[in-house]
Amino acid sequence: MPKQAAAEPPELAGCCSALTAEPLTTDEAEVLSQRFKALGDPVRLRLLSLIASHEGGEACVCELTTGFDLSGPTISHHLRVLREAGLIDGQRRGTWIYYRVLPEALRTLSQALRPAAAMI
Amino acid sequence: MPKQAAAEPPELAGCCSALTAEPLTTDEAEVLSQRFKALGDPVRLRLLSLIASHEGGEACVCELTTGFDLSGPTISHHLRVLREAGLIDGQRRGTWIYYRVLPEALRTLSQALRPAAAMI
DNA sequence: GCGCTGATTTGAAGACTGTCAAGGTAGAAG
DNA sequence: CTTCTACCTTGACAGTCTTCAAATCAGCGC
Repeated sequence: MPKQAAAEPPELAGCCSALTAEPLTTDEAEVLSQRFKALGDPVRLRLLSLIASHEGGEACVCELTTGFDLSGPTISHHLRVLREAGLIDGQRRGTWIYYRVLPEALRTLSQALRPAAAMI
Repeated sequence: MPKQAAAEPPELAGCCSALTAEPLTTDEAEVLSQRFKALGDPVRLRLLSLIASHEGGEACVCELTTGFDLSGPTISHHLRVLREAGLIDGQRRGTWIYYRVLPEALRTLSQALRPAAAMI
């Protein structure tokens, strides 16, 4: 795993309630918006999608850099943002570092956006 | 409805597939990331939550500005970002402007983040 | 018409973000 | 130990975003 000083995945505040059911608290909004912000870049979304849909649920960085017209450091930067948002996790195996998505985090976001039953 | 030049809600590219099932195309990532970026700010998330959870499914701007330590123009700016992302819609009734969420847009995002069945 | 209230637009300042080149680390192989 | 590959970090720059004050627009009532 990369060295990387701080960057614990943030707590899942109020994990299961929908955004649409009742107003978010300031703290909940802070945590959720940090994750949505991480998804708010097309490169990061594609990276996440590539990792999630890759065979075995994980992908090596070398498999991610191809397919982007971006430098290695830039891909590395985006992976770090996804990691610090608690959306993915990296593991070193030999020379390569493999990333996988943390499904629980995706589920939390998906749930938060689920429209309230009364609204449909 | 506010004047506002361009800003049609963007097309729902590939509306129902999950991010985790197969890699996003560049275009899909562009559309989705624009919406996630709009959610990537705690103020906007709270605004969306306030509107969605408000009685009747809609809220007047005057009801939104209270509860934030922000100027009117700033709230207006965030509402515009949400509107241009296709997440909310505004309607003028007399002196007041009422905003409501577009549930379809939320559903699209929620679906995109739904973890693949095989992953759980 | 004039003024008042609610909401947006404009313009500007400061903070933040995406990107790359250059340099640094970690493990494997000679 | 030296070198090579894979990946990360640092430093810097251009572009974008958040915020506010000031000005503007839209409707209502006098």
